[in-house]
Amino acid sequence: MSIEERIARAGERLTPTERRIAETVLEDPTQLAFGTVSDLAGRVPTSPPSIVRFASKLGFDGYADLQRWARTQIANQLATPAQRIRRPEGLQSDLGERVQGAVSTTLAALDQSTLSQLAGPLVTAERIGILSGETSQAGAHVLLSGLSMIRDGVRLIEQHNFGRDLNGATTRDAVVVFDFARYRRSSISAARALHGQGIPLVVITDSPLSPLSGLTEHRCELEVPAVGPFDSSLTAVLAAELLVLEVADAIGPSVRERIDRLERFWDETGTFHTE
Amino acid sequence: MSIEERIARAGERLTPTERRIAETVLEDPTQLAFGTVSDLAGRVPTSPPSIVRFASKLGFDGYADLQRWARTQIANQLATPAQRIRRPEGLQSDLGERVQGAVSTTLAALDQSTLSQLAGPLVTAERIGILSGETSQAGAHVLLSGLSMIRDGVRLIEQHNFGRDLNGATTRDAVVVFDFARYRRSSISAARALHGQGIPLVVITDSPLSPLSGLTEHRCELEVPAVGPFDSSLTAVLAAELLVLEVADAIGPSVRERIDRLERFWDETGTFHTE
DNA sequence: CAGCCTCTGTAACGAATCGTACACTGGGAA
DNA sequence: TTCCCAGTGTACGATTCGTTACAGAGGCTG
Repeated sequence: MSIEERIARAGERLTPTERRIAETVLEDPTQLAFGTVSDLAGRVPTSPPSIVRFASKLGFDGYADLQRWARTQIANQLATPAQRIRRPEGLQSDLGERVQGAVSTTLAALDQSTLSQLAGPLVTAERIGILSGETSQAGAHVLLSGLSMIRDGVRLIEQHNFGRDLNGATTRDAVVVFDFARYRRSSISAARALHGQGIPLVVITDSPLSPLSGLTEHRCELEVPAVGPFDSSLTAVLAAELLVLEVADAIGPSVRERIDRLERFWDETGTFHTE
Repeated sequence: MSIEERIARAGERLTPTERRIAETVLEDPTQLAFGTVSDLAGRVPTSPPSIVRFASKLGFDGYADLQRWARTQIANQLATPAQRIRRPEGLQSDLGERVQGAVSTTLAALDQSTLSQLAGPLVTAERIGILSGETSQAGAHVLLSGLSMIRDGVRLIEQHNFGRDLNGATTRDAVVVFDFARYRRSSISAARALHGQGIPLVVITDSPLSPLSGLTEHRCELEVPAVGPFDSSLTAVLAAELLVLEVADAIGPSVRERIDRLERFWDETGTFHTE
């Protein structure tokens, strides 16, 4: 039952002052969830006791009760589908829901503004390095192969070659770091060093508490579901693919030509199977 | 700036207790907007002053200030058209739905019987080769790293080494082939040759009409959604992860020991970042 | 006009709030 | 070992909260 419904039900029984309160509440229902009695009274305007009486007439046990109810309403409205899926079930069927929940959470986290924030450095950078931990290797590979299709200068940086591969990096380059809990020591220290040198970082991790999160604003946090005893790389892959798409859009039409050239190459070398 | 951003910016400066507070807050941000200091402290659990110090460290002037800010955030989120979880309009509006559809289709396709059918050869095989096309490389990588964690003798077979890598294959081995439209000529011919030699194949492809499908009963077909101009490897990765899980279950408790050994190794070599 | 009832605001009170001062604990440095 | 300090919880005060008691205003009825 919505707040409108509750007010409508009280209907004719409302006094003039209470009616003014109702109008104010309908205008901005958040006032009900956040504001104090005095706040509301000041805004209507009226006196605090009238607010309390208004709450009582709506069937609540005082203003506190009304406010509790309003807050749960808002909380439900805000709950993401992933949180709403919180239905405990068997082990196996539950896995499917967790995976789907993680995917939808990831899609929600990577909205347009976040994506363009992430893509920014990758559009203009002279060279791009990709650095990954354990469960994120798949994401790194997808990003590598995707970005390579649409621009030059993209490299995967292997752990045992950090020194060599990152040595010549400049502030005109950019480095993408994938890493999820438990965070790889080597990735963290490399990222910190790069950050110290002022090299733009793009970070894809799993929590704002990640040791990587403080290093850059070009950053997103994904939910990483567990598949059995292992962490899934599904969301990292999804993020990588969306990022490639975003970078391709940002670069513009020249991408199309580049892909066409690749297609011709494949065609001439007979890469694909034909009936 | 979101609450995640604020927390990330505080980053490393957070003490252990404050980190626990951050986790609780991230789990349910509405607690911040609605709850009192005592509520939060009770839920973390910690003491009220730690909550206040947490707020200060995030750059607010006490908890009251933090809460004011959190409320405006929520108010803004509610002001715009509700359910902004949907991705922004435009060309990609249905991208999210397509991805989610493909994931659920894949989950449905990989039911218990299909999974065990796929896993069978990978449990008993002496050696396992993994062979992949273009959009399926990520799936192949995931399968490689996953299977390597739970058993020996798993290799990725590179296209330019087909001859060398597949030369010694016997009927006691098994080869997993990933390939989706457009099918790689080299993958197809290699798979056919292996089939001719009686080597067990496990095929992950996108259609019963695939040139690979006729080669084996250990086979599944996945839906491959398009993300922009590129084919997504998301479902291939999901299939690989489920397959790893199934093989691990089939192998039994020895997997646990193997993983424990790996954990100890990581531990002793200090692979992971610690506070 | 008198009486009464509804409606509304002022005043006061107990409960709960946040913020701060202070004491305790545990681990690292000298 | 001793010292020190960051980290944390307990105790307490100032403030603000929601609620209730009470009095005044206004209008309808008889």
